[in-house]
Amino acid sequence: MNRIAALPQSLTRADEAFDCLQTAIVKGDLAPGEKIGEVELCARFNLTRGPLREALGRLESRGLLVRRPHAGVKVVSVSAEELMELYRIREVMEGLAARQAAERMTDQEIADLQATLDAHETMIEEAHGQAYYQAEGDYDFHHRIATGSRNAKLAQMLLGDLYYMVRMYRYRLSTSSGRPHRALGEHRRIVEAIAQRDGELAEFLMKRHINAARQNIERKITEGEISF
Amino acid sequence: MNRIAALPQSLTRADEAFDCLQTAIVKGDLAPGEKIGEVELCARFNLTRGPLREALGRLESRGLLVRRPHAGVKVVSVSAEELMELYRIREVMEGLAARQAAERMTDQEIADLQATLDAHETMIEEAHGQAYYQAEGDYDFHHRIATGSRNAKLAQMLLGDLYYMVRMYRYRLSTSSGRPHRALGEHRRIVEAIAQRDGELAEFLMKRHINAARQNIERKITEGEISF
DNA sequence: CAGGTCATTATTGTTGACAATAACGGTCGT
DNA sequence: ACGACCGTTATTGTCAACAATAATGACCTG
Repeated sequence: MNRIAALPQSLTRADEAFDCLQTAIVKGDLAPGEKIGEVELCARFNLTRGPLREALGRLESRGLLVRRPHAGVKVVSVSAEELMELYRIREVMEGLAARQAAERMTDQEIADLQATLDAHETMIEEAHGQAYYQAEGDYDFHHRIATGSRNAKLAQMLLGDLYYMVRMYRYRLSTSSGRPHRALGEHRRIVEAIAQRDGELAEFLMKRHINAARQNIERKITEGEISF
Repeated sequence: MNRIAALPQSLTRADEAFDCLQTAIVKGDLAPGEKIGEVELCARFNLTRGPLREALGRLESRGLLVRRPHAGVKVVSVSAEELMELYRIREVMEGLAARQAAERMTDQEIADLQATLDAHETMIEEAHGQAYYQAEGDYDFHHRIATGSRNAKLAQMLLGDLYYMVRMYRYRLSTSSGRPHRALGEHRRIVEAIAQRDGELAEFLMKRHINAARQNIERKITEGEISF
């Protein structure tokens, strides 16, 4: 009986390398613009150049790395304007995700989503200004909406492409003081719309939510609270 | 004087392999679902397994290939429903592209765009039912809008991810008899809105245009004109 | 002294061979 | 005869050495 047993543990080295590199880039261990050599990376992650190169190719294809032939690779550095553009893309794509989620999520999934919001609320109260939990909670929320859309490609593009680039800046972009509570309220209203199976409303609210987040960051940039 | 001279010709073998594989998949030379061995691919494109594997990784990361460890790679096969989902993503993303294009394209670019529409019109008249030119012209049109949005990531996602998957089916999806003319008319109205710098209208028209294309395909599928 | 040219050198790109894993076919047992 | 188990085999994953290219520094020249 060869049960589907499946996939969990058949990690190839290239996959490991890909994950390691990706998290390293997102967490900022590899600074944007930093020129990094292949051999140095090999030593750092204890693997050979073969799998590493494969992972590098994947990262480049996803836009987290830029690679000029014979000149090495460097972590992509996205300007403030480009970050704003990312949020504009998120706005329309997550709006679509919210609409489809309202139409397709199971009742159980919606209940779970509401439960996570409760958890986020307690996390925010306990955190008291520490924005870290809010960032994680926010990620969790949007992650569930994306998968709940039942649109495989949409989820892949959001989770696999956009979020990683946004998260690169989440780690140094502490959300402003009052924003976590406001964001949580916006999340609740979106889930409410989903629970009522009101796709149009869910889309509208999600777009406004992300637009608000974008404007929040834009304001901080113009106020010089953030360095690019 | 080392002019920026630049990029055109520094193609690495992995890049070649990537392009070859991609076009082969899009043109249907590699049938969806077909299980293909690495060595066979090497012989087919005259290269070694190193660069090939690198290209394979990139293709997998873009969703054109699926690869199970130690089990080989196979071309992704997208169902009718998934194709519809792709069009829903296109709808919102290209809507955004059209809006930003209306705000950001130069007058010269708009003039060029109008000129290409004229060229498409003559092509359609000359083609007389041959849908091939329409498909190419349509691709050209959407390509220009995407780049005209001045949103690098948006253009990358549209041109690098979505279009290739859609084009996989363009080659066997001949557009219906009257559709080319209708599509051209829709294109003209979109460009008109862009020329008037009316972003909202351009977005609305583009979304409606893609929605119409989606419904057109959906109808053909339900009518059984198409095999999946 | 400044600018350019050339050789050096380090890094990347590529290749072929080696090892590990999973699929496949045959055999055995029930 | 059907099902499960096991050995074989082919394919994939990995590795280390080779070759080619571009960046770096010194040297020469105007």
